[in-house]
This record gives sequence, C-alpha cells and structure tokens, in this order.
Amino acid sequence: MYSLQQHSPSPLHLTLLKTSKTHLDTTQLHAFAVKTNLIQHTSLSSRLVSLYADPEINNLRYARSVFDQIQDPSLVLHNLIIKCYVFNQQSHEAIALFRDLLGKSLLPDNFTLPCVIKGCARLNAVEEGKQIHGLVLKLGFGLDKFVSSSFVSLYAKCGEMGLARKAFDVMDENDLVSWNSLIDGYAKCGEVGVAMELFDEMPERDLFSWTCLVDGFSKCGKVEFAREIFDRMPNKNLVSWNAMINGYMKSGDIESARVLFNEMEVRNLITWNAMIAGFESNGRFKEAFELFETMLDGDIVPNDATLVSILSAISGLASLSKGRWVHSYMVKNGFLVHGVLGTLLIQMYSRCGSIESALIVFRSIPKKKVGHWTAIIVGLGMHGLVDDGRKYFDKMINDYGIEPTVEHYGCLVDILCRTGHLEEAKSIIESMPMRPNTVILMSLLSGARNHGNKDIGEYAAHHLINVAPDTSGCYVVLSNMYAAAGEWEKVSQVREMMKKRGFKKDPGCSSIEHRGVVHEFIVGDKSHPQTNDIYSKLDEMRNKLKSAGHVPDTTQVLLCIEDEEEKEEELENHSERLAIAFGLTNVEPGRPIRIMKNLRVCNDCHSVTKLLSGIYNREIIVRDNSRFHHFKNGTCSCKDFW
DNA sequence: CTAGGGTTAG
Repeated sequence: MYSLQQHSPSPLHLTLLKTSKTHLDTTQLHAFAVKTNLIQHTSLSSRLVSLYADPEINNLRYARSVFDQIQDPSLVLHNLIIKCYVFNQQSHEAIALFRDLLGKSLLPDNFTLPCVIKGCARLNAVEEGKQIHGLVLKLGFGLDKFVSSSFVSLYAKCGEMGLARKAFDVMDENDLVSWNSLIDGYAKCGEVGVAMELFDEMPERDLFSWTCLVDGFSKCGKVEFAREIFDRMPNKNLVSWNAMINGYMKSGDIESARVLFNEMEVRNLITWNAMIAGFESNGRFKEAFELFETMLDGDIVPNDATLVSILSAISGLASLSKGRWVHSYMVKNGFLVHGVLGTLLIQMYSRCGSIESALIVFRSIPKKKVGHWTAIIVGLGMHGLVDDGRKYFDKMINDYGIEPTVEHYGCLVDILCRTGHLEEAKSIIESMPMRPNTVILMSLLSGARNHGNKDIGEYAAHHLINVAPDTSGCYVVLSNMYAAAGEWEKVSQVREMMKKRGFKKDPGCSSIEHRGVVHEFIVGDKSHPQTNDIYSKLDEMRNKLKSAGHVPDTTQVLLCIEDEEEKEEELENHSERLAIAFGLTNVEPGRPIRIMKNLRVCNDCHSVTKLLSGIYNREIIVRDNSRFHHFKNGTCSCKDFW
C-alpha cells in the first residue's frame, strides 16, 4: 500500500491509477489531484468523474462534486452522471441534469437518450417521455436502435400500449429486446390474447421472453395463465421461479407459492424475500417471521427489503420481544435506520406497545424525513399522549418546514377530538388542503359520540357515508350516539341501514404473546390446550367483577342477539377476555399483559378491563384496530375515548 | 472520459 502524501507523483503512479478501478485508488488519485492542483486539468478531473461513476465504484456523490467543479463539462461527462443517477434510482436528478444540458445548448447524443428515457420509465413519467420523443425526432435519432427500443420499453412500462406499438412498428428491425418490452407491456396490462399472439410471432424466443410472460401475467392477477406458461417453458431459471412465486403470493394463493418454494433446488435472496413479503402482505405474520428465522439459520444474509417485510410482520404480530430481537440484529449487522427502516422501526415499536422505544429510535435519527415524523405522530396518537402529539405536529411544520399530509392532519384532528375541541377539529377538516379520509371522519364521529355532540356527529357520519359507504364502524358509532341520547327511533333507522347494506361483523380475535409463542383466541374459543384453566379463570373474573358492582353494558351487542342473558354471555366470551384470562394465569406477576385485537374494543370489555387492572393489580395493554389502551389501577390511557 | 434498451423481492 502506498500513500500519495509521502511519495512524489511519478509517471508510474499515474499509470497505475489510470488502470486501477478500486474506490480506494480513486479517492487517492482524487486527494493527489486536489493537493497538486492537477484537478484544474479537465483531463484528470474527467477521468475522476468516469471512475467514480463507474458501476464498480459507483460513488455518485463524489462523481457529482468533481463534475460540478469542472468548467463547461463535456457531453460525455453529462452522459456519465446521468447514467449514474439512473443506476442509483435517482432518475429525477438524471432528468434535471438533462434539462441543464439542454439549457447549456449542448445537444444530447445516442448515449444520452437511452439513459434519460430509462429514467422516465423508472419515474413513470410518460409526459416527459413524450417531450423527449419529440426532441429525438427533431435531432434525427428516431431510427437509432437503442433509442427507439428505449421508447418501446418506456411506453410499455407506463401502460401506453398504443404508443409502444407505434414505436415498435417504426423500428427497421425489431430485435429481441424490443419484442420482450412489448410483450411484457401487453402481459402486464392483462392483454393475454395480444401478448400470446405476439409471443407466437416472435422469430426467436429465449428464456427471457417466457419469463416476461410469467411475470406479466402474475402482476396483472392472471396467475392461472402465468402457471400455464411456466409449465410450458422449455427451460426455467431462478427469475422465472421467483416471478411465479410472486404471482401466487399476489393472488393470495399461499399454498401454491409454498409448494413451489419447497420444490426449488436453488434459491436466492429474492426468493426468500418474495416468500416473506408474500406472507406478510397476506396477513400471515407468524409464517413470515418463521421463514425469516429459517433463512437466518441457513446463513442467508437478509437485506433492507427483508427487514421491511419482517418489521411489518412484527407490527402485525404485536410481538415486542421479537421486535427488540430484530432491532438488535439490525444494529449488530449495520443496517442504517435513516430511511424507511427507521420509519418501520418506529411503527413497529409503537404498534407493539412501546412508545418509549419508538421515541428512542425517532430521536436517534439525525436527518428526520416525513415518514419518521408521520410514524411518531401516529404512534403518539395511538398511545393517547396528547400533548406530545400536538407538540411534534407543530415542531414538524415550524422547525423542520415539512408539509403535513392527510395522515398528520388525521393525528391532529384525533388529538383535538379526544380533548373535546370538536369545533376546532371540524374547522381543520374543512380548511386542510386535501379531502378528509375515513380515518379522520371516524375520529370526528367518535369524538362527537364521546362528547355528546350530536350535530357534529351527524355531520361526520354524513360525510363518511359519502366517502366510504362500506365503513361499518360508522354505523355502529352513530347508533351508539343515538342510543346514548335516547333517540331510539334513529337507532333503529341506523340498524335498518346496516341490515340493508348486508354488513356482517368479522369474528373478534385476540392474541397474546407468552415466552415467544403467540396464542390466539376467537370469540368463545375452546380450542386452546389450557381451556379448562382459562374458563375457570373467567368464572373467577365474573365473580370478582360482580362483587365490584359491575353491570354488563349490553347496548353494543347490536345485531343478532335479542335475549338479555345471551347478550351477557356473548360479552363474557369476547376474545380479549379469553386472552386476559390466559394472561392472568400464565404471565409472571408484576409483568404487564399485552394483548392485540383485530376489532375495536367494545364498551363493556373496556370497562371490565379497567376494573380488572385494579382488581388484579395488573397493567394490561390492549392494542385494538385503532389504538392502544394502557389499563392501570382501574383507568385507561385513552380516557374512555377510542 | 461513455459502450447504451428487456425479466424477479420492497
């Protein structure tokens, strides 16, 4: 190893560095050039740009900074940087530089154009692509093989099949790449017939073309066609198998995906990620996590994409211990939390019930982006830390100059509704720059119910039914509100509406994690190995609640049950009660019981859990479908607003 | 000082 600081430059050095392609050598050449002021020579600085922009070295930041110091950089240098931007998924920067280039009255050539067009394709920027197309025709590159096939690919990727076809037909001679781009486009649009016809017309088909069809049909949800092609393929490679697995996962056919996965002799990281992401997106969180463990046992190294799926899966499982374990794995293995992984960690911790850990992660992120702010504000909202939520919202806008999105407004509205500032919440909804979504309107409606404001309740319900007529929760809350106001006629009107629209409730399901195992309970569940213990604990709970003076609140057992005793029984078997009974029997005294539930906690369960937290002197943390409830000493963190 | 356009996970 030599050091340029200690040796004077010799021709030998320069020759060595000219042929070298490592990052270290390049930075040494860079340092040398700066020190000796040779960087002023365009030939040397140009060489540096090309080295830094080389895919092997790929140091975009250095490439750009050297480039920026060159007076009147040549077209070739522009081409290098543009290509490097596209390679590094920063196509908007590539296009910005392309515009600079035109502004400098430099003309793009047949090297520039395919790169810029590819950048447009990456960004789905079909309008910009069309403008460039006009320029291409003016400059006379319309017949260039690479330029025109780039347009076929761009239009096909953007779903503009008419234009793709035109660009294809204009070509002198269609090579394999242009055929594949076109077929890929038709397949992804679901044009099975056209895609197959073209495929049959192709002069030669290699592996690539077959895989385009498998992937295209998978992506547009025609998984049975994808499988047909897959079975007919003369040869298959990893990409074909992965595309097929992905197709099954997208269509929700997890079993078929698993069968393929097991049949595979060779798998790569993409295979594992496709499976894990597939489990996660289909709500099979437990299996996603188990596969992740299998992967690590097999010494396969995960990447960011794997962790994105795994953190989401853990959020779904609400398993704090698994979350902590994965977080420490990430720290040990050098995963950076600055980008999307930071967002997911914050989300994971707040959804697993530890807002404290979420805050620690949030504070540790040096350059916070919108996603981080959203995650922490949503988290604080879920946990009912009201003042903090408001504080972070203001801080984000005023100190960091970040434009709030609909989600941020949602949190603010939620906070205002919780504290009874309903008019203010309503006026924020009316003045925010975007249309209110279901979540915001539900917050307002629930707030109106809890604070007995019928006018605002009806206002919110009216808008909700317009925005999302399928939201059953809206009718439930509205009916609760009328019931509380004693307007029984309106209550029955709402129930009629629900019946007419055919709403059926999902069965309630709660889960609790104990010693690394997730235990699931549905309403009236008797399948757990400890069922006897659980039901005798339920008996004990019922007696203690009775002596504490609890009267079951059956007003929310809405639809099908008429008999009063049956109503009470239904309540007693709600899934969260089973989970609490399990928790009281199994979780070590003094440790909190953490439960996750798929539906909103009902009124009666909420007041029962408050009482139980006092009676058994236990902290009980329940995550329902919208927020966390920290029950302690007979009260709840949501202050009875949820 | 460039060597280009088509398929798989997020």
